[in-house]
Amino acid sequence: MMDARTTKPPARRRLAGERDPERTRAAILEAATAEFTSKGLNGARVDHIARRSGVNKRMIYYYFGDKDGLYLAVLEETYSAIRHAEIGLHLDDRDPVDGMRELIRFTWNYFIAHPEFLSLLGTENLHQARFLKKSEKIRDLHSPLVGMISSLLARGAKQGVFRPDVDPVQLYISIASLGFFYMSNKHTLSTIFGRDLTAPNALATRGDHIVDVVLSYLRV
Amino acid sequence: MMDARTTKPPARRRLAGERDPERTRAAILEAATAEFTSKGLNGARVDHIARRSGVNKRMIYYYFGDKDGLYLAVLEETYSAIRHAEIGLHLDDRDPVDGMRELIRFTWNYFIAHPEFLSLLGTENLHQARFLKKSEKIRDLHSPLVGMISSLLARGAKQGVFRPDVDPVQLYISIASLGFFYMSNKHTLSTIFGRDLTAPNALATRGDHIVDVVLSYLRV
Amino acid sequence: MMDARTTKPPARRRLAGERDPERTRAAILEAATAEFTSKGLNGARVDHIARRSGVNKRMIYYYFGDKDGLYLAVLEETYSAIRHAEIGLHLDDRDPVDGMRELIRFTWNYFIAHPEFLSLLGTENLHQARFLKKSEKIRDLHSPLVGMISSLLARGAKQGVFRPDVDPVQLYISIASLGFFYMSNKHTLSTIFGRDLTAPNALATRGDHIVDVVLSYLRV
Amino acid sequence: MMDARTTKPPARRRLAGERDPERTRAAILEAATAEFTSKGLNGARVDHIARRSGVNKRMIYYYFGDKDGLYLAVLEETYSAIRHAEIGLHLDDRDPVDGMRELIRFTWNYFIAHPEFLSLLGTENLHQARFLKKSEKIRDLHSPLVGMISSLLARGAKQGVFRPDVDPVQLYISIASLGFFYMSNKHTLSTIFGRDLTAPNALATRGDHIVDVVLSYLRV
DNA sequence: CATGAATGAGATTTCATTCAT
DNA sequence: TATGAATGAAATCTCATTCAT
Repeated sequence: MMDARTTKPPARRRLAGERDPERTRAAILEAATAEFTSKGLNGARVDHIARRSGVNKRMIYYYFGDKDGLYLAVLEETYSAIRHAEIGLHLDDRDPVDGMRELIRFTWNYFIAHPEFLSLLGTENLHQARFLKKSEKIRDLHSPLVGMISSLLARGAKQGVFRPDVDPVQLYISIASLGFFYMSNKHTLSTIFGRDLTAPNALATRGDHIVDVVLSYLRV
Repeated sequence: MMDARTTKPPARRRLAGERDPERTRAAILEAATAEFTSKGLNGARVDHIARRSGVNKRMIYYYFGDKDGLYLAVLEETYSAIRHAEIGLHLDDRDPVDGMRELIRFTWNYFIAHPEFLSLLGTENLHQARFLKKSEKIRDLHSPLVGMISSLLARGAKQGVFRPDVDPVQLYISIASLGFFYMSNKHTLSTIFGRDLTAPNALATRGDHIVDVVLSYLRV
Repeated sequence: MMDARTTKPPARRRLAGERDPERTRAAILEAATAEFTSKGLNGARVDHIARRSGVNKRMIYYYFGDKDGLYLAVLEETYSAIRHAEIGLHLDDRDPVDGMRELIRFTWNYFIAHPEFLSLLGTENLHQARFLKKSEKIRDLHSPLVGMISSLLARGAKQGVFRPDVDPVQLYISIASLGFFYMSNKHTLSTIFGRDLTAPNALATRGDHIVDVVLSYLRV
Repeated sequence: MMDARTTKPPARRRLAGERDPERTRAAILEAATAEFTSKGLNGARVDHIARRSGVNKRMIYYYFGDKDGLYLAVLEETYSAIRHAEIGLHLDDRDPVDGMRELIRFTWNYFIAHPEFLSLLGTENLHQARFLKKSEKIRDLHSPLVGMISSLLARGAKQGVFRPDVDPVQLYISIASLGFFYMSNKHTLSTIFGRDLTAPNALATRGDHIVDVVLSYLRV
């Protein structure tokens, strides 16, 4: 006779506090990501994170040591997420121009969908990349985009559609720049220009513009 | 009868604490700018600012009301400074391409020379432009660059050297983007790429690249 | 039929966690003794003791009730150990002077070999002997040294080698004092005198001195 | 005309909180000495110290940095006090035996009157003299007693009343030992011997005994 | 205007102990 | 017996702000 206890229950939903360490850890991390994103490192409150995650505050220290440790874990997870998403891009068999367009759009869309990445990057730079430097985990996560860009540039140059001698790192930075600044500074820019830069069609327009700028630069 | 107090003494150097209101105020603002730049709003310490400025802490409250008031004053002064610098640019009688090049280089050089502007912009966006929105003073300070860009674009289009139908706001944002992201994220970028992006020739290379990107986009 | 469980397996080495109550208890006590010795009652951490002993924290509560109960057990074991060692001394048929010398050296050597006893004594006095007073077990463990001293004093006085009318309790306290203070305060004394008082020959010199002081006092 | 405000008011009693920094500092130090004496470093509570001293808790951090800093200040003051008391002893023109008796009684009486010194010494040794080693102030405060003992020993030896070749440091330690152990361990000793060792005549008896032991050792 | 001590609210962190399995 | 996650109370420390002079 089958006993229900012998097989693991199929992903039953549990509440935090119900002795599911993975879930507890994940709940903390999720709440912490939101808190650090919206308040920065110094503005974030451990108490808020505990409340938001529905977890006993003590658990934060149990799993992450201290506030800095929690911030580092958030940073690592956030970096890890973008790196994994980047790895999903396969541009090897694409036409260089199409591939580059795809890469630019991917970056832009990622920034739109992941404000936490932008905010944490800002926070990290305010702190002079103190945590990034400390994290072996992140330093090992090199972005594959630079390699993809190099490859596209080489193929495009060979086909005569891209100018030769483009520095892939400069280009990578420029592609990121054009989206980052817009999204990261959306509040000040929207205020100063008196219009909502995050309206759907404003985002679409900006995306087209970025592609246009980058491809104009690359084209021979 | 002449009273010594009625005429201002001729620029004698005074120490803080010597009852020179203007000097005290300026000392506070200078120290506060440095503190908010390096620590953000939440990380900044009123005590540090007092110590750094050599001024009694109470004076900060006397002159600026509270910490937020001080931050707002710093923000206003910083915005005011860049707007004044921008006004110094005279491109009306310049060749459109040269004028554009000048404008791009001005922006890039300003970012290099004024990290406090970049940092405060980041801080302000973290706080959803709360202070910027509150400040009539800043909202009145529209950047003249958008107007200059419009004018250059119009003249360039007329001369057939620039493509028509370029949105000056998009372009303004892009010009700023390409410098802002690089300087603002110099710590994380330098860490990840394993090289010092702020070395003099790295900065020069980046400046050339930015000019190249923008002018490539504009050229017909 | 023989059941494996009825006879104890012949001293096979087990790991903690393998359901050997005696071993678990002993491991906890050993780790706790080290912890209380080096940190005192308030400085000791239940978590450290669990980790040091390789035993689950819950077991500490299972076996000893609470932290205080564990401390009491450590205190009792430590007192028990010195009492048992003292009982091993047989001075009845010794020449009084030799016997006294033996007793003094025994005490001194015990203090050298058992810093946990000295430290716990200090801790216990900081707490006004609260635990000692609570422990019937310890109060029943009278030191046999006082009796031995009495006997030696009586025989020595009779033989005319010791002064009469020496209070054995005062003498016992003095013998302990001369060693206790030196070993117990070795860190401050070594620091202040700028030399290592626990070097082997320093210890030997101190031992000779203590014997000399006590016997000088006793001799007629 | 004399204005009352021009002359400093003659030592009017003020309550803590009345803006008398010296008094505030002293009140904290006094309460902290009592707290650390009765509870040790780890058992002491900053909150208790604040309450006992009638001072806002924040002031403790204002004046002493942190709990460790406060403990260090207490330790320094306590050491400073005994050193100053020792300096008050003038034995140069005394008969060696009388001088030695005086020195022994001084030490004994100091220990009776200053339980805080004994307790802090115990606490400090539990912490391996960590704070003592850190304090330049204390390390510079060498006890003058060793010098006084040397001098008395030399004169006594010359006069033929003391044995020659006595190590003044060993003797100093022994004099301290005989009183320290008794007072420091009064709770355990009283419990074990079932009598109050701190009754006035018990103290007097112990004092006589200590003098007897030390002088017996010294006499030729 | 200027000073430095004082304050209270709240932040992070610690710790003995208990719970669910 | 044994485990490791969870808890709540309380500890240390921080910080913007105000008070008395």
